[in-house]
Amino acid sequence: MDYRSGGLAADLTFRHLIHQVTDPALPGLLDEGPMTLYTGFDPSAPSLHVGNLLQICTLRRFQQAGHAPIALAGGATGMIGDPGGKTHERSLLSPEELEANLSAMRRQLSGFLDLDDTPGPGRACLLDNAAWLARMSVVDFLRQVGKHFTVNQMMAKESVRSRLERPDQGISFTEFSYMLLQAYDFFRLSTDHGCRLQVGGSDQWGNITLGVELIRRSTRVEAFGLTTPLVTKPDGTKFGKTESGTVWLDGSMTSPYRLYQFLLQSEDAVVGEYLRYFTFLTHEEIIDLDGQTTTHPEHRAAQRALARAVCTLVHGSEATAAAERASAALFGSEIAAIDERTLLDVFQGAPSFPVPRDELDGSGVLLADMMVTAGLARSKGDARRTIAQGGAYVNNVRQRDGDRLIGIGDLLHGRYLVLRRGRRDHCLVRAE
RNA sequence: GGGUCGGUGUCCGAGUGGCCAAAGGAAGCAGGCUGUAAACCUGCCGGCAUUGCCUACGGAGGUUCGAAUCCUCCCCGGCCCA
Repeated sequence: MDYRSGGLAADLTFRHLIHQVTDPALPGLLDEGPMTLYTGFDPSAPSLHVGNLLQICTLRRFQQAGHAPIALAGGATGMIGDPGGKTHERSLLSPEELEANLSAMRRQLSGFLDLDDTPGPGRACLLDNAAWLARMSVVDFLRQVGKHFTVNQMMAKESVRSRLERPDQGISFTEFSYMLLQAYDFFRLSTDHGCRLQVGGSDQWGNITLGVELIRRSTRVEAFGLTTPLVTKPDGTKFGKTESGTVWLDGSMTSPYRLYQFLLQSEDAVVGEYLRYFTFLTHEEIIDLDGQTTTHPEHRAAQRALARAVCTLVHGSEATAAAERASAALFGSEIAAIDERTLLDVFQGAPSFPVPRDELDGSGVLLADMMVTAGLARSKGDARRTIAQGGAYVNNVRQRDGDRLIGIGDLLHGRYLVLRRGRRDHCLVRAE
């Protein structure tokens, strides 16, 4: 593999994936032999999302380099909440929900990693920290973990301090303890599976170093930590959140088309980073795409490559090809000119919804109402506003009449209607 | 348990009896310019309806012609004391 010819350390460096390391010698060790490492994932949602993609890809890089990555589901800690996060209170998941989320996570991760039951060189596995945390007694916890740390050092952690500095909010003891639970996870993985490295986002630094400390103090084993940069958009906001919500990896929650569009719309300023983080393209390919962004930004070659690569990784090449066809059609030629077969194909992955045919008979349906049902407007007032401002299109023709009625005559091929809001939100209406 | 400060629209944050659907900022949405980019400019930004109505300022009551604003009780949070 060409991009690994320089070794994993060189690849990680090229991809700007190393933000902080607990020991400058760590990158060198990575090229010396298989190492067991882990990254934690929160199982509180029914699917992983693009925000998890960086860690997932990173684990995959380790596995491809012959290391033994462990994906650790926080079945126990997920119910507590990292104080660094914004969510103040997490709802406790029922065992059934947790079970469902875990199996979804296993399914999704298996698309990126070759999952096995136990970690080993070149083999990945998924574990759940509930396996040891759920059964642990408070006394054991305090003896084995608590006594190794002072409250002083815990309070100095950024995640805690930021909460303490807010005059309007405190931090519960439960949340405060989160870092100790995570440290214990690392400790257990170290003793049970020989795990020597924890990888995480830069916001995990404090938690990771605590785990390294715990392992060193209680077993004298040297463990390491490595953080990846926080993926942000140039304006500093979180990656993976859009106005319409989280971008999930589950195709039924976020369609391949949406994922493709989400990536395609990446800004010039960050697309190079995203290519490094989220794709397995070679260094040469990435450098070439960087160049194209500089010389011909309007072609968006890098964005296209990014969208194709990630979408393929997540949903496969067939779904990606469909998403590309849909994108080309919706943002290209005249909708009315598209034949029925293509139209249906285009909306295979894009949003669509049915409408009873008889509703369109007679006077028809108010466009504003239809936009609301299609999910293109939050309320009728919002729809009216959008129409008034020139942001509503029927079959790619701008509509300015707030009282516009949609009838049989507007249907394409006697059956379809393409609604559009703004520049890029489409929806297919099917009369049935 | 006591004292004290606070809980406002997606978020931050003004507002202390009528002129408040509530200043300002951010986010978001639409339009213009572009390249399905950024920046910038303009408009919008609780809901429903053509003047208007409804729902909203932690919750429940109350005072008043009229309350986000005053009173009572309750819930939640910060800080200090026990």
